Amino acid sequence: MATGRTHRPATRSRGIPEATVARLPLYLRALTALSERSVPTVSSEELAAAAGVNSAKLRKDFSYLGSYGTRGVGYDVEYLVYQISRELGLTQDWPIVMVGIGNLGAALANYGGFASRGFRVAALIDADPAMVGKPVAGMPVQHIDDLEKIIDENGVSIGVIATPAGAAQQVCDRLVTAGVTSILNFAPTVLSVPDGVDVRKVDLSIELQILAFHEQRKAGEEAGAAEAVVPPVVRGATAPAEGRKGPDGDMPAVMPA
Amino acid sequence: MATGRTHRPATRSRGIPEATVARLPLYLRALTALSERSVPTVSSEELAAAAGVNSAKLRKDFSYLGSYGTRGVGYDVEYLVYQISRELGLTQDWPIVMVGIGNLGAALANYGGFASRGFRVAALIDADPAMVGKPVAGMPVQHIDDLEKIIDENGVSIGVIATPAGAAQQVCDRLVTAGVTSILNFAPTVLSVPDGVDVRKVDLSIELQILAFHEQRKAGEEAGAAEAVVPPVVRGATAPAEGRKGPDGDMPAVMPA
DNA sequence: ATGTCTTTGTGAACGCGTGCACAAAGATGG
DNA sequence: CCATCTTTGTGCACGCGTTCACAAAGACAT
Repeated sequence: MATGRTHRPATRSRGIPEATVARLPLYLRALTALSERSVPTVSSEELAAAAGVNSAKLRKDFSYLGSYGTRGVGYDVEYLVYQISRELGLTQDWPIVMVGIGNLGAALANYGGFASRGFRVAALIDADPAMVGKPVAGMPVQHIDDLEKIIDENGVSIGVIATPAGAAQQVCDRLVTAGVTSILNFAPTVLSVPDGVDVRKVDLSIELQILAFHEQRKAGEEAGAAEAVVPPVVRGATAPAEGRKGPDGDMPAVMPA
Repeated sequence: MATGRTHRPATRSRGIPEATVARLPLYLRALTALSERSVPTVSSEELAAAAGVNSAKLRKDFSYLGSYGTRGVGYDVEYLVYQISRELGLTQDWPIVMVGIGNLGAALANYGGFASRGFRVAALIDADPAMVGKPVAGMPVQHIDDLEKIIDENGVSIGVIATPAGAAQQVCDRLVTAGVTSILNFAPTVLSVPDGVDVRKVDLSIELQILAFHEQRKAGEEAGAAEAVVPPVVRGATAPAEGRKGPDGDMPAVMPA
């Protein structure tokens, strides 16, 4: 998962577990594909396979929504698409603003993924005067000075931050003050927000680092606990006594830079 | 979190819980910032605040790595940076390939986030002949026909997929066959891979849908279980019998489009 | 040395999420 | 109408992750 939650910790939202909510979009995508192929019904087994999850988990997830589905038959595809869409709030459309139209922001704006289902880009916003007015994804970039007005006039409650890390918290504060209560953050920073505001983050480098960890582990166990791979730079400071009890071997007491 | 894991389920990797691994990059980032400000030591309380987590959790996370830290004082910033880097495998550098240099792929390639810490973009690859040879992020795009050769010659074990959904599984298969064992997937599809291959996914629209869910819930509870907010389209279809027991109200039986 | 004060490291309890396994429900055929 | 077969919905148990709360460890002053 390339995402991290920053949320009020234990709030089981109206009986639907957070883990289930996170999977609903997955089911919805699989169901939409089936719907386009005019498949009328689908079993939990088939749908689970398409969504890449366990069928028992899928059935339990659906049980939180209600008792849709017919024993001996399966689930009605169209009906389920609607139920999940409604549960996720996709039957209304959500105007969003995107702040920070650099490389990433522009790419996101051009990405069709939003508009398709329930989301509408109300405005693209940047702080650079040179960007203002330039069309991106068929829409002129607006200046951040107008942020509050734009949010207010369009009734925006969801904001996407794609600014550099340094500007993110400041932008976040302005969004929240202007009334935004959900934020998707692409900047590599921890945002702090008041209670009642949801933040989800997408962090490329974190994802890669997690992969690197597993990659290293795979390489390591295949080669036994091989020789010392990296003691390049020497550490001048006080040797950290002897008390270290790191799990693997013992620490090299050095920093590679 | 804008990420979802697709992983062998219960493999506690060498004693370090998966949840902890996912937080290490966060700690590392906070520590690096402290290091740049030449802060020598930091307490679990301070660091936890900077990383946006609970201090007890942070201490427990670090306890899996070993007993770094001095009671009454805190943690040595430089030392901890090194230990975490080593644990994550960032003391070596990882060549990666990125497949699919469209809007998103190009933006990712330009994003400095990789190179900075342990990752090196070995090649940008696309299937479109018109793209081949064009420089993106100071590097010529190569054709996908050379995928296997590139992976082999550079010893690549991590791949990033930024292709359209339709091409993703196919690209994934080729990557895996060529020897890649970790994949970061930006395409909105579920990838299936053999055991031993790690996949992490970053999915924009899923993140937005999760936000929409919470947004809807907030709006709903603030207005009591108010009047029907959105019955714009009329549903003509067959009322689905009576047996439905959805939690809220009762089902509308149809899809708004 | 001894005492005080700070902060770590962790035992223990709790809650959430997952998966098994099965009873109940309904379809289908005779 | 009954038997059989399929598939849902869920009770239950288990394991992971989080959090509390505190003892132990060390720094620091006297």
